Amino acid sequence: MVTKRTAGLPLICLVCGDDARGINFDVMSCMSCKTFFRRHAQKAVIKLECKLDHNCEITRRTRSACAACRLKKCFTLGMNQQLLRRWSVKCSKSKPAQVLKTLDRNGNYLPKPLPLNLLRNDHSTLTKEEWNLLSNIVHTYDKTNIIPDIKYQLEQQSALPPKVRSKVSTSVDVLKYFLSALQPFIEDSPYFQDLSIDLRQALIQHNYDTASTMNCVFIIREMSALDNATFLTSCDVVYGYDIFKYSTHFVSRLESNSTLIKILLLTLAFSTNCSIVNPDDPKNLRTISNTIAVFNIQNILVTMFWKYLIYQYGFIGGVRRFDSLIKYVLELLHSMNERANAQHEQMIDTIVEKTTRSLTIDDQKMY
Amino acid sequence: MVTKRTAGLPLICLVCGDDARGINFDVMSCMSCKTFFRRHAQKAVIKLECKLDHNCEITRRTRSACAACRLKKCFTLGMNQQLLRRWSVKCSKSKPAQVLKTLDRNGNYLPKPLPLNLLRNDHSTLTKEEWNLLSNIVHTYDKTNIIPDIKYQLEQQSALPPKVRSKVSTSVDVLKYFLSALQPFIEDSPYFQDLSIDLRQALIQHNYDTASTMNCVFIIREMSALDNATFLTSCDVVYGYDIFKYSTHFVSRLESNSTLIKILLLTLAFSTNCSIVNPDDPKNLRTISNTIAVFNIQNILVTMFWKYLIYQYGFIGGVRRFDSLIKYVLELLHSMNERANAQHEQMIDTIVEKTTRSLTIDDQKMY
DNA sequence: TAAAAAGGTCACTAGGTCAC
DNA sequence: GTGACCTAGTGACCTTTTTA
Ligand SMILES: [Zn+2]
Ligand SMILES: [Zn+2]
Ligand SMILES: [Zn+2]
Ligand SMILES: [Zn+2]
Repeated sequence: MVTKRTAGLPLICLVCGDDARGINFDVMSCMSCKTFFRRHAQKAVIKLECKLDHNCEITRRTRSACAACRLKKCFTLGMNQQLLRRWSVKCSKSKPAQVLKTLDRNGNYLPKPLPLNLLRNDHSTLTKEEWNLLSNIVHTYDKTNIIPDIKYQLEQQSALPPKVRSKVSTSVDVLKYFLSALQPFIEDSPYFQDLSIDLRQALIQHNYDTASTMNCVFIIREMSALDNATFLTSCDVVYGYDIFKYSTHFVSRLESNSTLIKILLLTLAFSTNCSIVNPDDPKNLRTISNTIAVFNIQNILVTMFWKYLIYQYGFIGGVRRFDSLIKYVLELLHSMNERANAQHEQMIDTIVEKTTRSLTIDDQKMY
Repeated sequence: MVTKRTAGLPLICLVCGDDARGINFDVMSCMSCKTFFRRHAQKAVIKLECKLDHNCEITRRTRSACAACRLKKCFTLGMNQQLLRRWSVKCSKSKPAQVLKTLDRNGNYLPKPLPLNLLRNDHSTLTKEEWNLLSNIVHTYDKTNIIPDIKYQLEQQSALPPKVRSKVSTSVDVLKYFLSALQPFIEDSPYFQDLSIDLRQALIQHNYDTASTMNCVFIIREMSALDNATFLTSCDVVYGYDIFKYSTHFVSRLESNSTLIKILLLTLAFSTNCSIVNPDDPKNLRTISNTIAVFNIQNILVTMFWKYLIYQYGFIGGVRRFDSLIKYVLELLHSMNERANAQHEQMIDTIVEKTTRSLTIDDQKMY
């Protein structure tokens, strides 16, 4: 017997607090928020600009006042765009005009936390600080999100005649671009800058491979990269002919709630033991493990993660999701280990080294 | 089958009598009154000052003569500011400059009734006296309204460093201020001063808790107090951690028409049986019940209340509103009883005692 | 095949505009 | 500042598709 998805969930819209009749686009929500999401999810945030500070409260009364913040809350709570029937259509024909970057690169929100008043009409156990943290993580990810860039570049390349293509950008460059995507997210994330330079470097060296690989799976899903010939070719060149099978396997099983993935990625980045692929320099491992600061951050992240899961899916549902997420990461780690690949390691090493160096430079600038 | 909001309502603007095309801001109104309200509702009455006696008649012809009285009539008829999309915006950033008090404290209207010529272009069954009564009640409430004061004070406190805050004003003080808000309204209200000193004291003792609690819910909604950290902290301290959930529940379900609430509050204050929370002194109960004066006042208020409801919402709509209002009060009473709280009782007792004493003193002064 | 969750429709109404 | 007119967003209700 399979429990219903709605079992144990209160019939209250997580977005605005109005009465809900069921789950829409993966989130318990009312009819109006359902319709709202359907209408605006595709239009890209570019059209919707908040006239205030991007933290309007969303309640039954105020929900129609700021479409930008409402849509943002929908996404943050895990509403899943891919459940729109039009999604597959529009996605394969992505238009450069759909670029979200213009908004996102107005980096004027960060580094200060962006609360996005999630606390209202609240029946969860998340504290205000935890909501802020969640909102901040999601915002940092989106701000540093390179999908629009990648899409644009891939399309530019596809437009070129095949022979010229490979010259413009090698396969390695394409993949390196994917693999570097996580770096600015980690660097701009809450807590990361508070750590000592040594710790930051150690965390990057220790966790970047795993976290970044997972991030690649996420990016591939979000932009339907497996539909793109240029991308597939690059993968074939670097990872071998059967990479498509593996990729499809992991992409299709990836957690659907993007917010959960973003939190998980950061949690992996602050982890002490998420890598079995690269034998680490034992010195670094010790550095991390012995540091109470990292331990505290892990605690904060995981606590928030759990509360969010239970808020969103109820206890049983939350436990299930957590369980399958952990299994997923372990399977990914296993697969990375099995398919260990020199070119991949090389790319990761380059990125890690570059990041480490830039951290050092940043650190020196401060004095 | 749900009846339309407009069903059974004549297409006549309740404000000026012009042709109406539908409901705007919760009130059947014409285009011009709709636009007028949108333009002026936010500007606060402070800017609009009547050059006459604050009782200009508002008709199709005269509506543009006195903006102050027109706006006042809009509000009195139940036009709902919260339906302005900008409302949530301005509300979250309340400015002390927005104080309405300056006008309201020009106590030169009262104690005489302020008619605000509501009788014109009238298709209702309310008599002239009933319109006067309604207008007078609303005016008395607004005159004694402490929201601007509270807002200002809470903002002052939030600006202070946390440690100083608690010294300036304890949680109990904040809440006591909320709970005392109703007292001047009742005392200045029509009919109250006409009663004997014993009756007045008995009514306060008997009904203050219920009426004042409901008034608090109203105030909380009107000033979005649940967004205010200082206020929330005070509530937590006195009422326990889960008060937020309860408050949200009651605030979100509260009748949206402020005028109805004001009438209801006064009706509760003149009630003989609105309390199940505090076991009352049987002597007082007897005093009230046996007095024909209170019974008459109840009758007058309830009759006016009903006629207003039917005028505003039609028969079916009026019955529904009345029904849900009664259910609301009963649920509030039930909840107050369930969550009986020593500190709350203490505060109410203090206020009631103080009021009773001041009534005695006022009474003695008169001789 | 029934429930769940997607899309579609249309009356309603808030906001903007421009002549006055 | 006012008000006739227009536009576009909203959400209650309905239909179609998917899923178990
Ligand atoms: Zn909603
Ligand atoms: Zn906003
Ligand atoms: Zn009118
Ligand atoms: Zn006037």
